[in-house]
Amino acid sequence: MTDQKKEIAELLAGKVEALTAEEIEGMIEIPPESSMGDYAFPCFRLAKSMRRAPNQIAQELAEQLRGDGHFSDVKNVNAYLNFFLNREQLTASVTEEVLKKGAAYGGSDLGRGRKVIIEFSSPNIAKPFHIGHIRTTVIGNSIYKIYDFLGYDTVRINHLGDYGTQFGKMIVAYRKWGNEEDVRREPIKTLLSYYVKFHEEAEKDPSLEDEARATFTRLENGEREEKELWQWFRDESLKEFTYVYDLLGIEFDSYAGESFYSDKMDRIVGIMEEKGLLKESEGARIVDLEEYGMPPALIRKKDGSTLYITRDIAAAVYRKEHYNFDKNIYVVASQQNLHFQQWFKIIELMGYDWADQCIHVPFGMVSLEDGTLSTRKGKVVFLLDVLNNAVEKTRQIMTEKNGKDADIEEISKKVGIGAVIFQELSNNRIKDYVFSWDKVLNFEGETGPYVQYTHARAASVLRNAGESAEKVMSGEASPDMSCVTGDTAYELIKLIYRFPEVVREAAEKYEPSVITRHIIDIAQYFNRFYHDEHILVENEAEKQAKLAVVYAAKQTIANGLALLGIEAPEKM
RNA sequence: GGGCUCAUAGCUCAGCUGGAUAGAGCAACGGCCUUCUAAGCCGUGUGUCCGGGGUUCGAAUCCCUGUGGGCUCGCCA
Repeated sequence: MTDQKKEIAELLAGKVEALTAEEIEGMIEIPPESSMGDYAFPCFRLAKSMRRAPNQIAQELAEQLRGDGHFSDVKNVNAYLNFFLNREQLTASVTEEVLKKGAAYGGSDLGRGRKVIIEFSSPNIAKPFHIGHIRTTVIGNSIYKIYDFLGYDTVRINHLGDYGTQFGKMIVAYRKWGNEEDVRREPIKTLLSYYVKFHEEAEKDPSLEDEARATFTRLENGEREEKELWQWFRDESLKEFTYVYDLLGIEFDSYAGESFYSDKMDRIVGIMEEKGLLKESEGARIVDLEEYGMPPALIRKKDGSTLYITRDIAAAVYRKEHYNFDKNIYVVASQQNLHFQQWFKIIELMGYDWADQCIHVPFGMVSLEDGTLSTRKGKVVFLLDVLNNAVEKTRQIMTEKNGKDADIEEISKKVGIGAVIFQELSNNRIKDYVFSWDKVLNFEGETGPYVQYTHARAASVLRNAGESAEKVMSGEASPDMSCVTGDTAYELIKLIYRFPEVVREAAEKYEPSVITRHIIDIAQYFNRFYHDEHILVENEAEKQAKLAVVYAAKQTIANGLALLGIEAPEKM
């Protein structure tokens, strides 16, 4: 499939001396109305070097390019040079390309031989998985899918929050008020209740905090009793997390969490000492970052134990040595912007030239209608409840519409969970939002179910077409694409054509919503096409040509959904 | 107070590496199921693009400044 933008740029570069083909390519845009053309080039910037009015330049270029056979037409509107592609050719090459590549359409080997680490999800052990965790989990998974699709060698890391003072608190609470049976029966809920109780009691008796810190230090020193308790909490929690990940269809390559680095910290602190980065302050060891406009970073507490930032630095060094990454991505809330800026700077100061390969991908906050989420206060919405409700709602809708269907369970799961994921990935990740049941359970308009429904609809047409569709999909028939003439079909084809570019943009920006938006557009144009034109017509040639378009749309939607981590059901 | 970040239609948001009349969805109202899935399609309208300067042939987009919200600023993660 030829790159139309590049082709236009190269042709223009031959006529225009002031700009290179690459510069021109960057300036090519899509006209606001498709009736104005498929691509446009504004000529304002040529006015100076060519010493003529931009309108005149556009007119001259249009005349020169019109006759050379590359385009069905080239026109100028004032200073804009508008290109009309050969519709039949583009339609044929797009449908052919999708047919040839199938589930791989939109992907590439752009990243071959390059390693990308994506750290995401990273829940805290012994705390429930709530809607506050969904963002990193789902955004991270999608970024993984996108990079994988572009041929990168990927490593998914779940940097479990399985260490730190909170475990000191948990252990103290368990010893004081805990009960083994309760924990076995309902691990996370029970452990959470201990955690909440700890904070209530600590308000009355602040010495509990010191006790918790001391207990964590014993854990960090490898004391047997503490370690056994910790291991038990961790195992039980992980079982519950795995259940949620299975529902979401998410896997990890590594669960090396914070505890994994507990024996790797001394070396890191040693390097910092050697480089003279550390200094004493109020009994703690810190890195002074004042000259970089940042507050100091605490590396070691006055009691000698380490902090979050120390572990992140140790983890990054380990990952560089162990994986030799080209990119090390962290999908972590924007609340932690400063934290990442600080430690990226510290590894640079430590002399690691790969500091700029570490990338923080931040996202905005989720809050509830009545304020912020708080695990300690028990103010949470559990992700599991959200998923279950969405699946249940789908089941209801399906029962109303289709009566009993053998696949109802499976499809409700795909659609309900897909709805939640899609919702999460439909806006720019940096935006804060307020969780709303109405919104996640809305299945109309720009939603996951809408896109999945469109996919199922296309699948249904292909099924109904029987042999004609099989011939098209197997490549046995090579449809005459001049039979597809409508404007809507052509708009749809152009969107499908642009899909690979959209995938690359999503990767560059670490922004899955770019894909979400694009497949909504594809679904909208498909539905218009479906409505405006009868597909399964008598005329076999026209039918096959239209089926090729249907197939291309269906496959592209499926590929887009897959990149979001959402399944595309054949029936709904 | 310092830093980061967000502000576009009644609501939720796209557009932001400058380009042609600023777009969707939801909500409201009206129309379309004897024909390929109505979770759909079509129509009706709303904008001081937060305010003020500046750069430019051209600014929602870039720069400066102000306002309002969110996050964050040493012993949590």
